[in-house]
Amino acid sequence: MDGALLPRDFFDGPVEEVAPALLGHVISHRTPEGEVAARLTEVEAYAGPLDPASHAYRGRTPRNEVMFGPPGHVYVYFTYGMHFCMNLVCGPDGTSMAVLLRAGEIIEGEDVARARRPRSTVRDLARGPARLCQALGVAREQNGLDVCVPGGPMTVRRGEPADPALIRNGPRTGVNGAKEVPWRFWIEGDRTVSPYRPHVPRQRKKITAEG
DNA sequence: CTCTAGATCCTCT
DNA sequence: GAGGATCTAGAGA
Repeated sequence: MDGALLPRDFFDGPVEEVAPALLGHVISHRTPEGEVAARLTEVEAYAGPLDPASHAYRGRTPRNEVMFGPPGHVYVYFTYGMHFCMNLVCGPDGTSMAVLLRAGEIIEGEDVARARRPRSTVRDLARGPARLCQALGVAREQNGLDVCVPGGPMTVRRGEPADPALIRNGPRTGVNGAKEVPWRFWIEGDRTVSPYRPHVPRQRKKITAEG
């Protein structure tokens, strides 16, 4: 049924199956400023302790705590000193799988999203994981929210499903471990899918050889 | 479109 | 201390 919330069972499975199944569905977040909703067009799967690219690879820490809990909750993390990214926790309680939400199309609350990202074109409002969080108003305070609560501030509802023939997969963006694992999923031809960028280690300062 | 570089601070080793 | 599941501006094609 279109518009119904995705049940918790939806998230309680292998990430590499849940991730592509999320494409086309709609995440929405309500704040005092208003409600913003995005149709998901790009996601990535992270498999927990066996996955070198996962934040859970080295076990449980204060930061990744939520990933080890029950499915259907949001794992938000802070990165690069200024950005937030959001995941949906998958798999049974006690495991640490998650799907990174990488991009979407704003289908509701565009005015609110534009106010949050005034320099962005409409196409770029949620084109990238940190942009998506900014457009939805997601930050540290949203870490741990349950998206399976009807009437709650953050929900995932059934949208117009992505055409299975248009779903593509390939290597994950910007990760340093397990580069070959093709667990990035997107809707081919959708203009809101982010451009692929390989991982580039950044150097802190200019290396001065002599003075 | 491509490429380059800077911003900025939290987290884990 | 090192580096990161990124974004933006600016320059050039």
